[in-house]
Amino acid sequence: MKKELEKTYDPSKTEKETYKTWCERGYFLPREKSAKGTYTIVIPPPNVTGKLHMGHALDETLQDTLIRFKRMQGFSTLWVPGTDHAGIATQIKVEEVLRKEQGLSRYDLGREKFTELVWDWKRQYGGTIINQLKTLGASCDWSREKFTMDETLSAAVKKVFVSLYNKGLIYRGYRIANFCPRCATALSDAEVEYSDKEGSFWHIRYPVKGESDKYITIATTRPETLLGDTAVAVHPEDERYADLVGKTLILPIVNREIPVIADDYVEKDFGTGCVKITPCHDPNDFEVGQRHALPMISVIDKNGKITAEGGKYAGLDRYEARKALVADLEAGGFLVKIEKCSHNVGHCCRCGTDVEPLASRQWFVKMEPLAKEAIRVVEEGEIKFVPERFSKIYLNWMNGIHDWCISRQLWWGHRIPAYYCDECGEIVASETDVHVCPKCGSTKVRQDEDVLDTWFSSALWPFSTLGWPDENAEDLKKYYPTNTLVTGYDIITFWVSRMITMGMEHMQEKPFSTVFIHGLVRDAQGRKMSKSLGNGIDPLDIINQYGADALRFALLSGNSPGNDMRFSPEKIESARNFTNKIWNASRFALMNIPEELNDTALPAEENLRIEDKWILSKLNTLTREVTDNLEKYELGVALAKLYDFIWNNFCDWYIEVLKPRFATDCENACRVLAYVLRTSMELLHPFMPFITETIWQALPHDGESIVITDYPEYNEAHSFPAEELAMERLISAIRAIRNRRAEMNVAPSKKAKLFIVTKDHATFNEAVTPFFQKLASASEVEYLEDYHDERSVQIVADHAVIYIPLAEMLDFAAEIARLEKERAKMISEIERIDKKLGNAGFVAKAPAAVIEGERKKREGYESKLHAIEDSIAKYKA
RNA sequence: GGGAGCAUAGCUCAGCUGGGAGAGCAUCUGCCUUACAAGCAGAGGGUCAUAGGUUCGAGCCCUAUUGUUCCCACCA
Repeated sequence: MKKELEKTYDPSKTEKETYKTWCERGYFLPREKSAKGTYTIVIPPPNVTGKLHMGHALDETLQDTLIRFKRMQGFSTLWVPGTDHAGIATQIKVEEVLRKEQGLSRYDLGREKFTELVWDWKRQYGGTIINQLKTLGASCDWSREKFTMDETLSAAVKKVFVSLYNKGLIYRGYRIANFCPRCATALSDAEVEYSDKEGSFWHIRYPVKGESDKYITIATTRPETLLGDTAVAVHPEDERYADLVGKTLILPIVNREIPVIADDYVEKDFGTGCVKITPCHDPNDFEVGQRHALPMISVIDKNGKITAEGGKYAGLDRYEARKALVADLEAGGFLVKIEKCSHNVGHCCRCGTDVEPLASRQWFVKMEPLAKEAIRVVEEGEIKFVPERFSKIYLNWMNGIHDWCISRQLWWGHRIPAYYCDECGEIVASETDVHVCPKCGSTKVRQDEDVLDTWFSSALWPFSTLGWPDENAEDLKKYYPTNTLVTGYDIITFWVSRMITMGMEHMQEKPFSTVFIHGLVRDAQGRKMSKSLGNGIDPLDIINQYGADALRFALLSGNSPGNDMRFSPEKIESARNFTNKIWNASRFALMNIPEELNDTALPAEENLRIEDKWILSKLNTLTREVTDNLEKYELGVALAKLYDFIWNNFCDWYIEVLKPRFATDCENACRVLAYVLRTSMELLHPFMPFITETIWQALPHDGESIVITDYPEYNEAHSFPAEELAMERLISAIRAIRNRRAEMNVAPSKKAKLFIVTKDHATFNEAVTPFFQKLASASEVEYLEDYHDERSVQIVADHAVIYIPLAEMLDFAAEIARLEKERAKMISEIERIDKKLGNAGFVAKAPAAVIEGERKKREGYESKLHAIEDSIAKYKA
């Protein structure tokens, strides 16, 4: 059984092999049957174009930790991996390649050939990110890997579209939608990001028709849209302009006649109080236009160029047109002034280009009726957000929901399953191709050119990956609804809200019961990691250099749900140091554990010593707490406790105290040592899967892998409060001795005899002499009921006074001063507690345990005080 | 304009339903002590942003203020 570990831990050597073995043995497949039931996690599918970044790494680590924990607990766990076709992002990428390599645009190839090219590209590079997930240790069921454009998932998309269309919940409307001129497609509201930008306010005068000296001055940040103006609006109660309402203006340069209208959309106190109305290029103007039946003149196209309606400016880019038009306005005397101002400009979230609001025909999902159920399940607690506060963000968004623009003018994606008859104008939505108009029988039928928003298919992910629309699919029946969704707060609106909406509508049941939200990973300065800043840290570099376990530790420790975290080199180094510590401790353990020892039994209780019971009891408590923290999604807290136990209890004290026993009581010591180390590895495995497996395999163990072994459980038989207390007393005594020696600059190599005066013989006795010899530089130890030597250093510890005969180093005055100081401290502590206990309110209202705790503390201080006073008296005598 | 978060040691952050302030890193001192110098032992360092309030008791709950970050909406 016994296996030696290499001197230094090299994760790059073992992690890949270990992962391969896990996959080959099918550990990540859900169990056939489990008394505990099923546990499913919904993975946010990364973009096929993507490369693993820190955000993914955090996301995947959290999920993997949860699913490994549940798997070890015995649940039939399922984690379905997959990727998202990411419409715009992927199309842009392939278009770039096409342009660079062949100098062609997608139009040169045509729709069919182009999409075929994207598929080729996907086949070639789409696996990249999936493989990267594996290096992190993600324990997904790879046999179930999905892609949003797989046949079954596409079938789900069609079915949902048709169903919603037939219910009247998907409609085609002529609306203002934000366009990205670079991507040449409409965007949904959620895909537009706003930021403040320095701009100008152009004040332009519009002459009143037939009154040569009269004019109205409007102020605009977008003068080029003047070309599409079809009115000027003022507030109905604005006396300044009351007489002008109903009159006609001459649009400068264009010379079109436009009316002055009154609409309370206008704010009197903003700008000049007059607003030019461009119904085709501004959402508010669009509505004003509808109310007043104004003509619609589209002057900017989806590429951001001026249309033929723009007269002499036609064909110019919108910003060039602005320059030219402003120059012309100035030349014509229409420009009153230019004011500097900053205003909020929308950008495409994919490429950053300024968006252009354009009126066009798009497909929308009518969200309000769908939102009702999605709001209810969160309000009624059927779906819980962790942390809770994110439910507010969700509800906020859902309660003010806008219709969702789902059409995109792209070629890569799910083509909208709507068909138009050119003969009779009939529109049908169908899951299968339509060649003949069902109404008039004409064959002049064509499918909509647009594709659906990427998030449309993502919204179906929790059930489409389980086999829907086949309602009898086994996975669907077994695993829906799923348990947990882990994701960043940045896509609550994009994705979480839509999955809940679609789940309620098509499954009549929530897609998951818990939404576990994490924050963003930022750089050491707190900035977002981004390509343009060049401050991104590549998780793969970290894995190569330090190992996946270290990366996972760095991401999980000190991270609390929903909060952003900073990632710095110090953090990863500290994580690496921890793996190194574990490795060395294990190496040491394995050096001592005899080869014959290959069962996992603990010694009989009568063979357990105080330190054994102490560590077992500590480990037992740890087990309970870590399990509890994991259940509550407090992964960072759980990991901190494991770190503390392994380093500060197990390594620093237990192993140290055990060393002398390897010569005298080897078997018993090693059985406990192996048990504690193995159990620690099991507790730690969900967080750091690789190193724990390697060590677990090297130790005596039952079963074939830590991955599928049972997660440790609290065991009442391992609770030893008396020994815990005694061991804490010994530790504090040893610390006190070290402390005094350090203060007095006694070299650690200088051994000295100890006289321990105590009444607590259960704790302080010959059995623990090796502790003091090993850890407190003691040569020998004598235990006494009474003793005094005024030439000794005196240390008042918990339930013991320790004398060290180091006469030559002693400064009596200093010793007395030190003891006086300690005495004063004890007195003030006692006073503090007396004050508390003397407070009638406290005694009456505080819980009994708290009061009892205070009384116990007081007793301790009291006895320590007596010992100190005794020492002082003896020194002085 | 609406909403949410954050403010705790020099730095980065934990701190669960209120019961005497914690970790990692950094700093200082001393150590090759039968795994580990990526280590061991010891030490210093905090009016828990400010002001009120609730409570026997507040880092934690309530109110206000200041600073800061983010989300949503958006006035041309």
